[in-house]
Amino acid sequence: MSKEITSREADYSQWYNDLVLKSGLADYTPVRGCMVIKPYGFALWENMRDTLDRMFKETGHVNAYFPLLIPKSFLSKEAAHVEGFAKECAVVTHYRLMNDPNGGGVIVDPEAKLEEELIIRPTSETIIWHTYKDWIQSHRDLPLLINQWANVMRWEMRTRLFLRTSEFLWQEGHTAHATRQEAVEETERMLDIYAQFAEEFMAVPVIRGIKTASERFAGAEETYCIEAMMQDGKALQAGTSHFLGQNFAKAFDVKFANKENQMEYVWATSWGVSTRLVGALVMAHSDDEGLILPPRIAPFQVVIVPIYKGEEQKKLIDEKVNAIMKELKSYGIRVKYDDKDNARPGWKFAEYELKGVPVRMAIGARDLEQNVVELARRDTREKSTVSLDGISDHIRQLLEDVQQAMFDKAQKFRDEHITEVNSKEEFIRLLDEKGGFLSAHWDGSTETEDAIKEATKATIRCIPLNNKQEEGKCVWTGKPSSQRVLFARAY
RNA sequence: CGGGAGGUAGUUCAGCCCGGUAGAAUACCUGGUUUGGGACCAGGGGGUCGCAGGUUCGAAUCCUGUCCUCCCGACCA
Repeated sequence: MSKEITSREADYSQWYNDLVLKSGLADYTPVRGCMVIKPYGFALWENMRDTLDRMFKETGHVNAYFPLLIPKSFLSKEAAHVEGFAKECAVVTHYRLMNDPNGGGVIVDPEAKLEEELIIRPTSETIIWHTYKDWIQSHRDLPLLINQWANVMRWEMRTRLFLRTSEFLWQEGHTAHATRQEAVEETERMLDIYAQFAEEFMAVPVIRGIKTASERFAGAEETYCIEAMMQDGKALQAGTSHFLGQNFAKAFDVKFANKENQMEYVWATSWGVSTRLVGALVMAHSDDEGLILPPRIAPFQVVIVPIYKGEEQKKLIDEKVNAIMKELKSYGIRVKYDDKDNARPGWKFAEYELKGVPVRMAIGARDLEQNVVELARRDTREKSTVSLDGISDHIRQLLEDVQQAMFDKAQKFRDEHITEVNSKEEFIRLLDEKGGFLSAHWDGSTETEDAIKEATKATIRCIPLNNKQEEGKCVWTGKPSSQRVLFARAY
């Protein structure tokens, strides 16, 4: 069949590409690094987006929208920020096309050159802080808790569907606070929300931590992150939350009058997750048969496949299925009845396994006689025959079991792939043999971090929050260290 | 952005070396038989061979350029 998927063992990268393309999540386009997110992939993203959006609103945030295009001059206002993004910005230089006088289609009209070039946003700190200057005068205007759902563009050299695309969808929260402490609290609060979302909805366990200076967001004082572990033992940053200090307030001159009527610069945070989460989800759970989606964000939680001979049987099954569907929907369960006649049951089974639907229900004439259905769960591929009495409660419980089992399995894998190492030799050996996170002492210097990266391609993923303090010696240089940090090769 | 590989029907691919009427499987359409793990029979439609130049009487095939994809590297979240 054309829907063969490369096995993980044969070629992990190709397995991932096959999965994304053949399960209908996304497709390539004529533009390098840009993808079409297909309806099934978008439905998945919508469920993630809607859940996060609700969590943001529950914590007092509101949505707004800032423009796609940013005046070039804005980018140069915060030194570290420019440095971080300058190399990957797309620039708008003209505003008009014209017919080529020499024939051959349209060309850029040389007369239509912009006086000030515009940047397609790689992130929106600059345009937002420019705007905040006008919105903030007094401590009474704070905190300002705004989020936006948007697309951004970063001119990536090497792209991969969902994991690293030039254009991607994300949310970026940008908040302003009266005190350092409040801003730090906000940064940590949003990191917790990301972690909670990843674990409770995506069933992906994550480690909360702080980035080292070299991995920090350009313009941040501190970058917090959640790090996840993929099935090939590579780490993936799933979300970041930045404490921006007063860097942007100073760059864009955003001050407020405090209660003593003294002018102070405001304190800032920004935080984001992107469509990269879809890639994380795929790589964390799926198998060689296809996607495995966690029930809480799967576009369909249950698919029902009828098995019948002749119209009479079909009619009886339809009646029963309609009653089941009505009840399932009243429980808030997303259910699809696939009764199209151009594919046989076996084909449908394979198709919905490829698409990762958590629970499949097969129902035939034989089942009707016995008042049962066959349920198959995608994560373990176990089948069971279940009475139709109380079927909705049974399915509701099954979906919760699947959600929990997926998390437990991923967590077990992750925990088994955190290894304490104490010597350079062990570090190098385990990185190749086992992969995963290596928990090792580090002397705290960027030079050592760079040297390790140069030699092994592993980077410091994070310094875990609430990290145990213990005396030790740097795994690379032998210099004194007060705590272990997590190293890994990463996406 | 450097090195390598690839792009031919919706999809997977053959044809290219050695230029001469564009093929297979599968998918799709019609009709029929089927339906508990990717059904079968009969008939049918579908491709400016990624794009642009060049060589030639003639280019999917040879040459040049360019775009997209994959792998490796550099860069990057």
